[in-house]
Amino acid sequence: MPELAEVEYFRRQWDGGLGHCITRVSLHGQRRIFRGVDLPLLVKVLTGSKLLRSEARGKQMLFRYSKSAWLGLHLGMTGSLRTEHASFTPGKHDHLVIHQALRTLVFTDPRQFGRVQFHHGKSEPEWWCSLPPALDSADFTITALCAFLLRHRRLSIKAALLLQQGFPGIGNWMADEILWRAKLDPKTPAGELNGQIPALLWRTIRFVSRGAMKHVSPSFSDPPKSWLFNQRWKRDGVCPFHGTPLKREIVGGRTTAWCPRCQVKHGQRSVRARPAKNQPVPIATGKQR
DNA sequence: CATCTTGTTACGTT
DNA sequence: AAACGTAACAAGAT
Repeated sequence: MPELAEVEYFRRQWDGGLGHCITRVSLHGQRRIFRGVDLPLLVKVLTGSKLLRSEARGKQMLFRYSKSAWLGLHLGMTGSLRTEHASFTPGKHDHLVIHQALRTLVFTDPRQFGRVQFHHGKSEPEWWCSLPPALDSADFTITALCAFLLRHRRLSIKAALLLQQGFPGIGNWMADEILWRAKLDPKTPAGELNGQIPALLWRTIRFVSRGAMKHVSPSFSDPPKSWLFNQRWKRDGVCPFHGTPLKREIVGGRTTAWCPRCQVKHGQRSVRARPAKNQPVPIATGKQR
């Protein structure tokens, strides 16, 4: 489920526990969620420590505790965070359960593609420091985008957008939303995007990222009706602009939905008929916030 | 019963 | 040496 904005939503679900001590930690330690974790150390240090703050970067989350404890969480495909009452009893897939006096913080993940990491040290764990620049940061530049596209020039742009090293937080629905708004065929090799296209792609990434954070993060609401998001899961989904049935195909290893009329390869763009005069054109301008 | 899934990663190939 | 394509991971929904 979770991409950029959903991860941010789930991070906030533990906010009620900020400033409060952990009285007990219960976990399903043999699950793959905990691969590589020093469990005895996690339990020993976390118990009695206080949750101080948390942050999300792309799909990664980091929770800072007193006693030099750091908890890294990744939600995988089906992970989620929530808060339960103090007397909550963990269920089958509640792999990490952090008890406080007034509430219980729960990490659930049925498929266990997610991950828990634990770090005991004065400063942030190394893996956190070496994460790529956030999409809304000053370091995510058109130049950096071009360099990344060049490095992966033989990959389809759809597959490239899913690489977290270049686009932290983008997942399957965001990638499709971006390509639809930028009018790019998902199968276009990344290396064929040139001229004004990288700048357009950059603006669209910013627009979709900010839009997702604005619409989804506060309450897990869906984006506006005008977004491809609302069509792409439907069997008979259509382009929000002119109702053309969407195409569905595996691209870059993932199910991809796109509008065959709007989204064409760069080289074919000039040959295609233009949209009717009164049709709105969904180009992100980057001026929105 | 078969097929699908909003994510990564190990592994073999190019 | 990098980049690339694919199977695998696990469980629930349709």
